[in-house]
Amino acid sequence: MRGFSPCKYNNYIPFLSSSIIRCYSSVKGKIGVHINVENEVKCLDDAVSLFNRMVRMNPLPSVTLFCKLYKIMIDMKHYSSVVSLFQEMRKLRIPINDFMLNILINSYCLMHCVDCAFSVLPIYMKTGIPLDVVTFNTLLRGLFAQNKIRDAVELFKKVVRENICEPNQVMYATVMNGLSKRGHTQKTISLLRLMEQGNTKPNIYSYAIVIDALCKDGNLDGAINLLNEMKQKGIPQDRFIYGSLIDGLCKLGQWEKVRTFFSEMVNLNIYPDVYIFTMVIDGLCKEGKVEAAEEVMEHMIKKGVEPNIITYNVIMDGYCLRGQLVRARRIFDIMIDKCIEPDIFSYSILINGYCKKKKLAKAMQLLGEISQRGLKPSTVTYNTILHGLFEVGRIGDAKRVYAEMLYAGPKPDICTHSTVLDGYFRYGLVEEAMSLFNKLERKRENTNIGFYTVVLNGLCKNGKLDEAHSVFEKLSLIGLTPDVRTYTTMITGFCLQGLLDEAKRMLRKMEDNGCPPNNVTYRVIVQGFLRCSKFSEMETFMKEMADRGFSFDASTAELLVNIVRENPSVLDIIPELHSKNKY
DNA sequence: GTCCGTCTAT
Repeated sequence: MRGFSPCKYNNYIPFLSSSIIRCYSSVKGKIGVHINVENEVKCLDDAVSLFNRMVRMNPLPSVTLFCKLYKIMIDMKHYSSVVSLFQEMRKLRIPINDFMLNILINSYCLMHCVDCAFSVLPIYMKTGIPLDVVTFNTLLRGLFAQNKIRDAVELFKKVVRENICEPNQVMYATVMNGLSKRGHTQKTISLLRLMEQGNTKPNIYSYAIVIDALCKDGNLDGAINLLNEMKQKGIPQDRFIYGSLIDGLCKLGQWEKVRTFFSEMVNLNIYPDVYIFTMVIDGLCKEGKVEAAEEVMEHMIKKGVEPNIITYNVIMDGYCLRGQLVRARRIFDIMIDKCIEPDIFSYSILINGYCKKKKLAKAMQLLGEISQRGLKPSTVTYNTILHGLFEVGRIGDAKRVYAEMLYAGPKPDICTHSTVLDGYFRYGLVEEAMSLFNKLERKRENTNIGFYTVVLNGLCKNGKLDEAHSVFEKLSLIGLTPDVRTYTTMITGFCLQGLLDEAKRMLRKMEDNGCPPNNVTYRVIVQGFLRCSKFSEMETFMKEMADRGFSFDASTAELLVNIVRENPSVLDIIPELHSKNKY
């Protein structure tokens, strides 16, 4: 099952000839067995025992009934059990059909094993069952789920180009959704336009996907234009479309427009559901308007829409953001009173709240409670608590929690690694940091520029400028582009060592590389020149800074005032400061 | 009986 490279997926495609599709012979299940699968199967054990009963029946139940059983198992997320039962069926030589193979492929895809899914294709060939559009849609979704975007797009193009099957609206939607969820909004829009020209016209799903992508990008104008386009074409709207729009508007704080679309929706007899209310509540919470959010919650209850776990989590997070942990905790308890079991999000949100208030004892206590509730801490839970522990300097606890995570917890992600490295560096544990860093590099762990910026910052702050410099030089080799933070980190490092020429060179370099310095960069460089009493050069940067509309923060201003006290000659440049920077 | 779209945490 292993070792299917992208080109090997293509090895299966020659099988996909029309002859195979034509020589399909239908495998009809036998009629006469009445089993209400939905009522009988409540858990995995039920499913397996029903299966065992079914295979012993004479005559055998229909293939449809087996399919129903598998579908219910998939809904319960027992994907690997579907695979086992399927294999059992094959051993018993029980007939299968196209639906069942598609279900099998879907199980593998949902297990994030798209290679195994492709390895089902030979069964189609052997049995003469045709591959259909659903097969490809499922495979495409599986590829996207494992971030194999190029393979997915290649497969899609091949299917279309070689007329392997007629792409339907679901296929377009699958590809569009896969692309849009990974940031390719433009390509998603192109596909919508492509659909308009072809036989498969865009439907409500096509528009929903593009509108959502635009809303997530903050391009509400674009989204609203598409909404109008739908109206012109007579494609009806639904709560998904309005959900995306309202969420986008809430996130931009455009409350007037939220109201407009809310009434527009209701006028179309589309009634807001728990999703839409929760999005509004979340938007209000993120703006600090938790009281208003609670009012919306009361309103939805009056309208007969019950808040769900996410609604409560969002309000808890709202109180946490304002530092009102007692209130957040009260929501948590209310939720339990209402028999809504807290999930791992609830815990992560509360733990984050306590960490922000530096109440690590409370946070640690909650971490302990998670398993008592039969839940498992997520990567985010660990990242949050690790960050909190390092923040208050509880290094020993941080190390213990990290070890626990490595031993029994979820897989650390790039954020975990960055947090731990940053913590080690911050407390001078350079050797431990570097050994972890080297280990991660050896394992070719997923990294990004933020991760490397943490390492560069750590090295600079610990006086290892040479090492930082060589890591920095390496970035382009591993295909990472420094961002404004990366450059600023390096500039800070140079300034700390008094290497002002190097700092200047880096400032020019970032500009040349199309990454203009920001407020922070200028503050750092001006402070660097200030500390070395290089006032005339400092003036150059201050001018540049003011021209770009940046200003000082309090600490730079304070530093400047102290310097002026000692060197009255600096006063010559103060008018510049007064006119442009308010200090 | 199989495949597509809206909400929460670092």
